[in-house]
Amino acid sequence: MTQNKSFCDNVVAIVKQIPKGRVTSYGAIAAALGMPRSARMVGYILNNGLFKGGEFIPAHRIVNRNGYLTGKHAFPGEQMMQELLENEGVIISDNRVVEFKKLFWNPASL
DNA sequence: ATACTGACTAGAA
DNA sequence: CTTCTAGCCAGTA
Repeated sequence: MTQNKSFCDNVVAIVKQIPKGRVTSYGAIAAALGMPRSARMVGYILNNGLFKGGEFIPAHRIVNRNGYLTGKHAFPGEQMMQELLENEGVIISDNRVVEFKKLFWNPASL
């Protein structure tokens, strides 16, 4: 019971390991957990666990497969996600991560 | 208990 | 090239 027993905790654990200035996709995290088909759960559960555990999760580093900030609405301000990414050196253009393929971080690369 | 929703992805037309 | 459909699993009503 003291360990992770929910998919949520697993997702949070991976997200918290994302290096600064990097981004990843939902499917990549899901695949790292052994569920390459549950990409939807990653985003949905992150929204639910953004502040879960009393800690903030850098969910702004997670974007969809196209590099678009689909999850910006989960933040206090929809503009906040973009500012957070730009604050880490990630350039955003039209709600999309510039050079997303170059900044992509593979969670399974650990 | 079932039904519906959702920060997605990949494949098909 | 664009657009749509189906699959996926957990959480909430």
